Amino acid sequence: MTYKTAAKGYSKGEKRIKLILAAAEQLLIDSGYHNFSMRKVATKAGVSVGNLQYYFPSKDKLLEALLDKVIQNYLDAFEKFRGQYAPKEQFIKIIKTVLKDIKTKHTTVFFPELWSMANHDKHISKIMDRMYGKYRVLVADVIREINPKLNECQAQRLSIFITASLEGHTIFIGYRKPWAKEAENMIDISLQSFLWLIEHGDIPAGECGKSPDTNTK
Amino acid sequence: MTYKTAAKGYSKGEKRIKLILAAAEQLLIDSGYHNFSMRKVATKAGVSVGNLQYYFPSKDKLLEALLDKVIQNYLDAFEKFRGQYAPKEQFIKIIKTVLKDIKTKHTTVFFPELWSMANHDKHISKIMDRMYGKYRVLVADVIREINPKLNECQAQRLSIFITASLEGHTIFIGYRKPWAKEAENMIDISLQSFLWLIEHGDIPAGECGKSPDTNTK
Amino acid sequence: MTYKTAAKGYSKGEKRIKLILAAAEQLLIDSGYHNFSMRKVATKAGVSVGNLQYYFPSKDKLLEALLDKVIQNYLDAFEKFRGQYAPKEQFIKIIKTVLKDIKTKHTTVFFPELWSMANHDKHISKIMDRMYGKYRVLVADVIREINPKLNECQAQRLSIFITASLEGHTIFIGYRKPWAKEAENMIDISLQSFLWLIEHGDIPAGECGKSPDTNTK
Amino acid sequence: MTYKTAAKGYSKGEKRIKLILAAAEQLLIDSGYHNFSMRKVATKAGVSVGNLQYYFPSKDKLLEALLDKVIQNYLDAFEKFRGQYAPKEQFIKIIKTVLKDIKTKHTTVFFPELWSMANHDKHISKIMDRMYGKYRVLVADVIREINPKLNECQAQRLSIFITASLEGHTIFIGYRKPWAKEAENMIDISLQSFLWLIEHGDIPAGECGKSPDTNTK
DNA sequence: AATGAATGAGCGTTCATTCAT
DNA sequence: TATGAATGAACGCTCATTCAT
Repeated sequence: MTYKTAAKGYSKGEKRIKLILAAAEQLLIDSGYHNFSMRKVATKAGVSVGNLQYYFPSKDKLLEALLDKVIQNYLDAFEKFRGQYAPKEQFIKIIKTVLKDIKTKHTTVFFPELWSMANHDKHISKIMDRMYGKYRVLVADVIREINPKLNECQAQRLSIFITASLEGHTIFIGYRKPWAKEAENMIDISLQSFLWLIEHGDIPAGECGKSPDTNTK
Repeated sequence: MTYKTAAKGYSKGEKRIKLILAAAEQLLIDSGYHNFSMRKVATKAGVSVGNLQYYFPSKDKLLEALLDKVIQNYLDAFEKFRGQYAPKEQFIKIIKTVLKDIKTKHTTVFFPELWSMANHDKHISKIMDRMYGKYRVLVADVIREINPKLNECQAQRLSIFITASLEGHTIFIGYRKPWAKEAENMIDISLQSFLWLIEHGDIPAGECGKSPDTNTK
Repeated sequence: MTYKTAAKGYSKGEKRIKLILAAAEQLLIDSGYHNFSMRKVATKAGVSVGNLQYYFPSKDKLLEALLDKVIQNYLDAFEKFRGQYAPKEQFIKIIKTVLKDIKTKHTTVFFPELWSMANHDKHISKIMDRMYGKYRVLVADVIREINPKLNECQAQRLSIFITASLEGHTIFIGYRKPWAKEAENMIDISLQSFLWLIEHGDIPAGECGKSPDTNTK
Repeated sequence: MTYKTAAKGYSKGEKRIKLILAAAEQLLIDSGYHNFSMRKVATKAGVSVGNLQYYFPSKDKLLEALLDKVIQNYLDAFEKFRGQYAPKEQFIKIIKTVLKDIKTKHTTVFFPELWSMANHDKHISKIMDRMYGKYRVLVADVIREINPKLNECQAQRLSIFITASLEGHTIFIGYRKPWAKEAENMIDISLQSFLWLIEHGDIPAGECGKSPDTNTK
């Protein structure tokens, strides 16, 4: 636990924490990390700076809690896909959901902030990678269900390619991005591409393994 | 020209401009826009703050000049691909080059900064879109040379998908990213995917057109 | 209330506000608005710049609070003249008091600062005009008591002439001004002039009305 | 000679000096001394800062030259009144001219700047007093021509009162001031007041003499 | 648990001035 | 003469953080 938590039940403290995190999230999305300050969060939350710092003793701690919360939301969304439908339908549903989510202001703005912060902060880099790890495993699982001939490493490689491709669309078809109108067509093309790869692609099968952690703060 | 240029006979000024831009670039890459300040640029360049502001009268102007310069380098690199080889080979060369470039520290860090800044600054958004526009047209041209049956809109759609997919890899196989070792495999998978789409994909053919400019500062 | 006020139970804050305003007033009188800076006020008050800006979040707000305070002092002084003596004696007392006040360093320096600031700042212009308005009405009231045959507009006109004449002496008989020694004689001449005008002058009687507000920032 | 002068005839240098002084005057009137900077003068004059500083090596020198020039214009205007008409008409003409001049933007703004600067700068105080000295002597001369029974000191005292009264009107009936519409009535009242004082006033006749110079920088 | 108060550092920017060319 | 180049100080302001209450 890296930041203050209140006793169980919806105590006053927990409400404040939620209030603060909501304000912080709004500010981050609206103005970017570059304009993210304790004062602005406090003002937006209608709380004094002193009180904000009682719950989140430093800016880093607040940011960390915020990212944890936001990322957890995405992870929860991933979980909902598990085992609901036939593998192929499930896969299609994931792709469609992700590409549609990308179009929301929240996602369009949040992820580039996350990516840039991760490049300069080891801790953020770690929680980001953890999130993408779970996401990737989910996709890899579905892939192997669609085509059980693929070994684990092949599925993982496909999963990396697929998730990377999807993330990349953020900057082209996201909220107020120049090709936002092409989102449906991108779903179409993506699905063709990904399903063909899964079913007929010649995926490298050699051993796989994550790189050692080499990031520095 | 949006920033001071040296008068002729005063080559000292031109040198300083280069010196400053190099320091600024270094700082942006090393520390992110969040830590990008006039003072730090001046210190890194070994120049007084006053002198820095003599050449770049505002932080915005400096940033603009820096992005112009960096982006121009990428545009110049794109140009070198034009018409050098047979279409398919050219395409392969582009994909390989881009995915290898992504692995450099410079590219891995610069683009996420650009993406996040573009979400909060209309002007940056514009120069970014202009850059990607030229990139996309280049790729679309090669695509139509590979498969002349595709109409302009189909080529454009494929180009959007391909460039988006490539950009997305930045955060997974880039410099010190967890899957950096998988870069070669991603080249392999990407090429299979993209070439199959170009040659056998069922690409939506309806009319296309860029979204109106809806970004706000 | 345009600037921070101390919450109850925190009288420390009120003391600081007074301390700061006193330092600010001193600085304005000693050095002029031209040399009036937040840093200098903070230093003079023995307070950190950050703390000064905690109470007065901008230079404008500080200046406004300062002018409000100083002007209020003059307004309070005006009020003390009301109805204390017979009209003519009251008038004589006002003229004498004003012309003597003009000789203090504070008044000699403050008003020219105010006049010049008012020419470049609409807000200052407004609070200055409001002050002179009350002053003028006070004088006009006494004038009509001395000579009830004068209508309201005639009294107002006399009041404008008289108050203007008095203010003008600031630059000639004020603190360290070349004719400071002539102050008593100026009181003598002023009284003769003003009383003759009130009692025997042929004052234009046509309708009167303040000009519309045409000042611009 | 306190600032660079060029060889006689309208050499390039003299033109530049005039150009610079005109720009400086405009800036002072439009923005006040508070916003008066070498850079802004240079920009307004279309001249480099370096060149501006060649002609006026410091801000003080420029300001001094500017005040000298502007004040000289007023002195020249005073001279034109001398001996043109019968004494009383001459006096009336002076009052009318001064009160009308007060209504121009230039005069309304310039003099309060001058008064406030004079309070903080001994040198400015001196040149201002010199100007008012000549003005006062002119008025005193006319007064004695109207009523030769007055001795020199009485005329001087009247002159102080009259000139002070006129100057005071700047802040009430000047350019964009609230009582600008009452200017004609103020001329009427002033003339009655002043002429009655000259012809029938009981003016203190004791010895007179300017105060010693006590101003400090 | 919550706020007011206070600090000190850093920010982008403007400026008067100096100097080489 | 005239400009470009460069400095260092000061400006108003925002900020993360600390502390007393």
